[in-house]
Amino acid sequence: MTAELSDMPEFSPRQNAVLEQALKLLVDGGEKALTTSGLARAANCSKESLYKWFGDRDGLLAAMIAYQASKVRTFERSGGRLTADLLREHLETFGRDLLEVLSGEVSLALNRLAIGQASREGSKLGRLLIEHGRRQIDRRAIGLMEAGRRAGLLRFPDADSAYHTLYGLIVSDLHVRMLLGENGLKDNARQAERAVHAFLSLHGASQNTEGAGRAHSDA
Amino acid sequence: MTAELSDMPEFSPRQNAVLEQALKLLVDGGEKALTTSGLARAANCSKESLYKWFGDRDGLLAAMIAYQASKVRTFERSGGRLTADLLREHLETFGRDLLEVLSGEVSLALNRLAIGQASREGSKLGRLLIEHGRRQIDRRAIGLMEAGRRAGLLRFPDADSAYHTLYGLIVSDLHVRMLLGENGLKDNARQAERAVHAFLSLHGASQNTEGAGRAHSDA
DNA sequence: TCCTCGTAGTACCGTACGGTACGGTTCCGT
DNA sequence: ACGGAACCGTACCGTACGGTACTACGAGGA
Repeated sequence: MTAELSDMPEFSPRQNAVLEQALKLLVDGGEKALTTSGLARAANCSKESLYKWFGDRDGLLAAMIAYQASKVRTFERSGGRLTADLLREHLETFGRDLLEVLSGEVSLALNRLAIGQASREGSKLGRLLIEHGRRQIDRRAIGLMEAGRRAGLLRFPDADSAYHTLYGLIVSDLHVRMLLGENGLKDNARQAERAVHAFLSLHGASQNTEGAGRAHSDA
Repeated sequence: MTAELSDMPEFSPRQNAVLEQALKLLVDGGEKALTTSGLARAANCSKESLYKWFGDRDGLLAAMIAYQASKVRTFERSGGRLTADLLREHLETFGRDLLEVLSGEVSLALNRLAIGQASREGSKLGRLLIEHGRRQIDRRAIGLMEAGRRAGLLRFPDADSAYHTLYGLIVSDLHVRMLLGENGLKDNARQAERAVHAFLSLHGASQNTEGAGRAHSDA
């Protein structure tokens, strides 16, 4: 685990403060507002220091992604025994957290930034964002999947595929819509409940809770 | 129906050719490659004509979206009687078409463009893209939903919600990943089959095909 | 005290873009 | 044949950005 963390270069406190300002500028005004001059002015540093620390503008953007990823820490599943209700609760918590993260302003701004850069061939920002930003939450979900299967609560042939099913049920096209500027949901928890209900109808081991065709009966 | 089409300004053949070139430039080199000078050079027109026709650069981008939307035409469901197999086939065809559209280069480029502009407050591109690009395919899917319900083949309390469920099952996080630069699926048809299978397990009226908890058994 | 290192602040350069202006040309109606 | 509208090609302007160079200044060490 420490080996994984060592491959991302850590920055000095001063540099972290500068990166924090950079994220703030990006969130407030979009990519166009994030200029080297503007960042130097806002962070009370010199452009020369920026180029010394981060190489060039792309290096700065990559550093911002790495820095933001280093801030997001997700909790591992507690090691206790897993019941059906506990699994459902963990899944719903995961769904709420996922929606919360995806609708966060910093996340949206960084995704917009990476997507805007994605057309360029040599851009590694998209890859970086997927690797750093998603790996944590993906591992947490897949861990949950396999724990559920080991406990006899879930049935699926492929944990990865099952996770993508859960992801789609939770997020649907919401992420893209928010990236395009639409507002998020009013109630993330409700969406998470619906998604987990459907997911358990598909992959839950016990169908005795409700009929499979009666999903969303509470709507 | 004609009233809906009349609100989008149609362009002359010459202007359509220019917009086609603009899309080509955008797909090839991203937003940065789409400059007024470059477009004028590539399309053998003058910058003055561009500004006369489209007002300013944002008008050009909006015109590109409208033009592309005018090219995409989706088929309505044929009026014949709906059986379970026919519904499944229509749903799978919809899924394949949806994946095909979303993974298209022009679609990805326009989405990247609109997302890049989405941070600016006054940008209507995201709204435009959702309205023009999605309305057609959304209507087709929701029509399919309600036809299925009328035929007693589907059960759901809310067609819109059911459609979003189907959408999530089909697309999952694929759209965002492709926007970030990842490659699409190898087999869209297989993904559509899986998604429709799961969707019918959730909302299909006849659960006798297979047990609800045994989805994806063929994987 | 003096030297060195790191950094802030600023001035500067080359480039590229959006947008405008203008001369020359083609095409159409009369 | 004439006149005007539309349009192409190009030159031009103001601006703003990425990146570099240079000076000033404060901290720490010999």
